[in-house]
Amino acid sequence: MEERDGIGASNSNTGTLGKAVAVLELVAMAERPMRFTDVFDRAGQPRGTLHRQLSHLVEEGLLELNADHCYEPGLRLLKLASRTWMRSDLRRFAAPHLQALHELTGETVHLGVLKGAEIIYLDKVESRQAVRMDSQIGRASPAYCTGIGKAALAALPEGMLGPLLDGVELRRFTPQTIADRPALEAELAAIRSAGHAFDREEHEVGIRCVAAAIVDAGHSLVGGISVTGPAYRVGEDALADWAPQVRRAAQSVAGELAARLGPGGA
Amino acid sequence: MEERDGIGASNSNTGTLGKAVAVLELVAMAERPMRFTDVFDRAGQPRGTLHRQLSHLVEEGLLELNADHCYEPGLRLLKLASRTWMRSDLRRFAAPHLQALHELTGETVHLGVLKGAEIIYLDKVESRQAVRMDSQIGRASPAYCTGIGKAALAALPEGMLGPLLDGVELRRFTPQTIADRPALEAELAAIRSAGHAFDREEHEVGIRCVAAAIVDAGHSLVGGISVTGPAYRVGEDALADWAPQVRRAAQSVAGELAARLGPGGA
DNA sequence: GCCATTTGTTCCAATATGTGGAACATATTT
DNA sequence: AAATATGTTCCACATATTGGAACAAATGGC
Repeated sequence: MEERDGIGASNSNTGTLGKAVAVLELVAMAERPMRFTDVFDRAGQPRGTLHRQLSHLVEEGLLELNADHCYEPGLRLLKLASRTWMRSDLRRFAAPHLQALHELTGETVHLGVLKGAEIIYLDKVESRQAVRMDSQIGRASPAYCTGIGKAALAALPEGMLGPLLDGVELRRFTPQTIADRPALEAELAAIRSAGHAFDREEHEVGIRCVAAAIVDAGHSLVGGISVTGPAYRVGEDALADWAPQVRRAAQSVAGELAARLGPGGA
Repeated sequence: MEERDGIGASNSNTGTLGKAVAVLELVAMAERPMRFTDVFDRAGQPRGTLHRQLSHLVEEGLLELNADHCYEPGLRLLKLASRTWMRSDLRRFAAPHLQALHELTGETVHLGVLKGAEIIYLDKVESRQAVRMDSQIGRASPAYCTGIGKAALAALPEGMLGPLLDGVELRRFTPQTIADRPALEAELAAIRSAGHAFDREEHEVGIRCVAAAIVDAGHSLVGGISVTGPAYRVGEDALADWAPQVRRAAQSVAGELAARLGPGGA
């Protein structure tokens, strides 16, 4: 078996499906619409092959080919994802707790889960903004520099944490970002003993949060809840005040999840 | 080439990818979590094959296999879909108009697009509810019994409408549902001449709406905007009053889309 | 408006990949 | 403990994917 350029080099045990979704992701995650050649340049795959893959993705509705020959993510993804979202037990159990935290603090409350080394946001409660699906939902952010992310990482068993971090480049987003490994590990240890994590403008300047992890029995699902606010309004002392409540909310959700899985499932 | 039972019988020209996403859809669209055998019963595919397909889908993060051996839609779908949503030109152009319609009417405003014979909801502006991603976004509803759906169908050229409707079973959701073909065609003709469509509790009892179609130049994208309200609060006369504004909003969006595609693209 | 060049699509032999039946594990029930 | 249902692995065979190259269509320069 040979190594390949471009996508699909790492995970080549999902066969043709893996290659196809690698192409899908390449197009969907791009900042701007891509024409055939743009994809070709990055996919590292022969023209004929790539062309067929794209055609199939389009025919399946996972991509769309618009009038100016640009591939864009397709509507079918939305349809599929809406089911993911609606059926998420974690989201359903957490919703009332998120709402309660929002009413307590008046600030934005997030629910996220750890997926690899990223946090994927599952839900959000917010006051100010008009009522609309927030671009945050479904969004992926690095775990090591977000509140929920750090709380989740700290909740991982040692054996999983190390390898996970090995694969991550600790990029600096702000002056506060913890961008070296020893410092991050110290931070995670502190979080472990405190039971909650702070984000001190580490991902975005002007944004602070306090978060606590939600862990299920077998560490098969690790996520968290956070209360987020603008630095000018939310001091670190305020975050510290909310920490116990956030922790309690996270624990409640974890408890409900456990109760659900215990008697009901395995 | 032989016909097969179960999924994949109709569209068998997307190769292995098509079969894989058929399995994905089967699992994602199911009402409840499915165990291996549940999928097996409906997929009409040999055990070995199905097992590998599911494994690959899980490994790619499109499905997840939880502790009690149930397959569920995976988080990666959310991540991919959030890009679909964020990057949708239609959504971006329409957003301010939706907001304006909401402020005018005080009722819920929807944006949807026609995908096959279904309307997929792309956005929603609503007052009452807490600010959260609404389960409606990404959701698919039959076109023939929703406001946006009928408006969109009426905007299709004859040549596309007929075949599309041929493939649809006109199921009755409420006593008001237009469940036979001639009546539906008469309704579409009426919508065509009026320029807007009403949903008179045809999909859900107690829910009414008025909608207008957004059509782009080559009919490559057809969708619509609607104002929806509970029947007890929103009479048909109120809907009729709003119709011109809804029509105007839809036309504005269509205009902006055309302006965007014209100079910029082809 | 014509030629050169880029961009996109189709074709086909070689072969890697998926297929599907059946045997093998593993859980669950009687 | 035996029987049944459920989930997983194996391997000869068929087929879908591969990828190079030829072809067509669109763009751009002159």
